[in-house]
Amino acid sequence: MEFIKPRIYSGLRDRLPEQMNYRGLVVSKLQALFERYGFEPLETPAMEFYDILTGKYGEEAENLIYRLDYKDGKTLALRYDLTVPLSRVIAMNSELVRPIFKRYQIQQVWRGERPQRGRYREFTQCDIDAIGSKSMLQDAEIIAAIYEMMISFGFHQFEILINNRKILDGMVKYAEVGDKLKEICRSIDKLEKIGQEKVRQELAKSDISDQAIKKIFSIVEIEGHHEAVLSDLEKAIGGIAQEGVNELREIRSYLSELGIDEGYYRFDPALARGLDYYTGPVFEVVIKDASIGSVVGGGRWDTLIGQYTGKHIPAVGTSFGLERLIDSMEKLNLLPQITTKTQVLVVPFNTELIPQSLRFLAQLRSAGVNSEIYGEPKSFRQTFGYANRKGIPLALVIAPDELSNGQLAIRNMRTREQEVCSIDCFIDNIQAILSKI
RNA sequence: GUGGAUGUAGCUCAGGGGUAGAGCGCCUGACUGUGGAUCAGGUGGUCGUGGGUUCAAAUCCCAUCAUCCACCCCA
Repeated sequence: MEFIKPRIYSGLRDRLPEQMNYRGLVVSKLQALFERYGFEPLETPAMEFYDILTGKYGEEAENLIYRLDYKDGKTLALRYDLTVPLSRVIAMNSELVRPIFKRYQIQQVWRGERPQRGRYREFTQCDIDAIGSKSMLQDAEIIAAIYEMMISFGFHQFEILINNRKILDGMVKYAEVGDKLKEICRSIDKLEKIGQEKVRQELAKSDISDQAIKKIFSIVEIEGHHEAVLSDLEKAIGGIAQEGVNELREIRSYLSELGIDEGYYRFDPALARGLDYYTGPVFEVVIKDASIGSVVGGGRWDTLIGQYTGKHIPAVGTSFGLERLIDSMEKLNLLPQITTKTQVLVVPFNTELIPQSLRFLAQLRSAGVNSEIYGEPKSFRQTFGYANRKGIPLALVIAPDELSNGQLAIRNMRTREQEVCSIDCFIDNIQAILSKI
């Protein structure tokens, strides 16, 4: 018999039970948070028509789209993100926007990149977006949700970086290199990573004059407290980027009303973001010491929906990278210990006592206590070892001596304390102990 | 897509042309009425896959796949 070697495409992975447990935990927490903010669920198909996705992300990103040519002559593609499919949904169902539509979506996306840790060819995005409002209130709410999510997962060493495409546009106009926006963004985005000298070299390589580089740096290197950054920006390029600065200022005031700790966000004029469809505020979360790239990214995308219908519908949203979130939590030891759902292990002292043990087991289960039986009693070492490894908190020992007195032994696996109680009330006893654990 | 490193037991890794190794885990016993310790014994591997060189390949060569790292980009 000829075997086919079991294998899996590079960058894809199976999600085994342990992993699924963590994912389930994180996803349900995210879902609850999204719903607390008024977002409603949506799913879209994994495949879209190829031309629905093209012309939205930018040339480089577009090269990473998995394209599928099917025999019926249709050209399809695996979705690259959840934002573009959403914009297609809105273009087809504009009645959803009355006057705003807030949706969340947790689904896989595919990108043909070379995989690394925290970078997969299939990964899960958890998106929230608010459609139909150009108010900065929506942007602030998105940032607030990001903040709350990071805190509630136990992250402390993180920063939400915020900038505005309108400020970048202004900067480019100011430096008088209007046609080089993308090259400039790509270089300055790396400022923190590779340092200013290398960024200078890169810019020079892109045929940007020394004078222009100087101007760019005078903007990009602005730093300090929130209001100081904004007023410095205003002084430098207020004339051409006033709107961008005003928007950030408005966001800041909303964030403070929403009670967001201002130590966790920062206005960073060097933040660029790669995707073409952003038009206004952009944001990104970087976890310090996790070295895993950005975990959350987003921004305002006011013109995307209009590309399908010509109807201008503004929108803003963000995307959480589920795998990166979990990888970072694992690295920083923030994942909760996932223990078994079993509450009681029924332990027959010997095989003769199995029938009787089964009756106790059935009683436990009908009382709503999650219970299992260790079926082949050999040694207590083995039996208790099993309970211990699995994290089962209680053992109900059915043994001859106690039984002859009409009693059962309940052992607390953590404290190693064991008590006997009468058969009539062992369920009450167990439930009492469980409620205290 | 470009460059580099790695692939040996369930896990972490050593070995470097001539019988496949350690630690941890797991199983068993000391301990037939009580688990995380200790001690003793045991289980476990086509050395990623395919081909080549050789009397002989886990070892050398080529290819391939996978993982990691940097670039690129991003979640």
